[in-house]
Order: sequence, then C-alpha cells, then structure tokens
Amino acid sequence: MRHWLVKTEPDTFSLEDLRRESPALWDGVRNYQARNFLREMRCGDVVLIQHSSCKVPAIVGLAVVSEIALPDPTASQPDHAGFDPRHVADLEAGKPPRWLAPRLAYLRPLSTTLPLSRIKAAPPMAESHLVRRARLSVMPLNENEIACIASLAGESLMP
DNA sequence: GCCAACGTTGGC
DNA sequence: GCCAACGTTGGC
Repeated sequence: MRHWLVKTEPDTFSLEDLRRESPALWDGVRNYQARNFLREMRCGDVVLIQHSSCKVPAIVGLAVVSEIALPDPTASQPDHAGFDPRHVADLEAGKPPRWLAPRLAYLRPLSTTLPLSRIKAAPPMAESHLVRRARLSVMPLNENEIACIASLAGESLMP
C-alpha cells in the first residue's frame, strides 16, 4: 500500500466536496508526470489531500483510491477547459487514454490541518517531490516522508 | 495580484 | 530536435 499526495483548489473542489460526493472522480490532471503517477495508483492506496491556491495551503485530510486509471471524461468534453482532441483520438483508435482519473473515496480529515510551510521546512522532506518539483499536482510519498508528515500531524496516516 | 518555476508549443 | 515565446501553477 502506497501513499500519495494530491493538490486541489478548495474553491473548485475541497475536501468537504469530496466528503459529500465520495467516491469522486479525481479528474482534470493535465500533466504527464502527474498522469504517470495516477497510472501507478492502486486500490487501497492512501491519498493525502492538499488544499492549494488558498489562504493557508495545507494537507487537510485523507482519501483512499477506490478505482484506478479511468479515462478522464472531461478530456472528451469540447466545452470543458480540459478538453483534449488527442485524448479523443486515442480512444477512437483503441489506444490507452491519454488522460486518466482515479476515483477517490473520502476517509477523514486531519485532526488539525498541516500547513505546507511546516512540511516543507522539515529536513526529511528536503528531497521530496513536494519540495523539489514545483507545480506537480500528484506525487508519491516514500516511507520517510510519510513518517515525517505523520509526526508533524501528530496522528497516523494509515487507513 | 505578483512572479518564479517550469511545462508546452511551434517555427526553424 | 533545438529553443524562444508563451501559458499555467501555486506559494507568497
């Protein structure tokens, strides 16, 4: 079982939205590195939900992967900002979809939200994707990073 | 709202 | 296939 971190803008889709709509399709990812990570997700993996582009960017709660590697339907909708004709062409050609979405089931909030500033300042995070790869919206966390974040959060990150 | 980081596009 | 121009992300 792996741990992942995903970013979402709470004005668009917050942890509370996920709670209400759980399980929800995690759509709209349009970055190849992030897509490749989505492809590696497996059912039962734990996903840390991070609010971004908001007052206090922070990890706010946990979800669990409930379905994997579904074609992202928003990439097939011409009226959608994430529309990509190459995605439609892939599907029509019987090729694997270019853009993927897992389905995530709400698990629980953190007892206290954990600001990104605290996470980034922790020495074990120095080599993490979170610190080193600006703008990446889906990333795996290794054992050290999970332990570090759990310690900062003061609670378990297990399902 | 600014702007650095950095991914994508397209001319050559 | 290089790389300059351009667009987007996201912390601050």
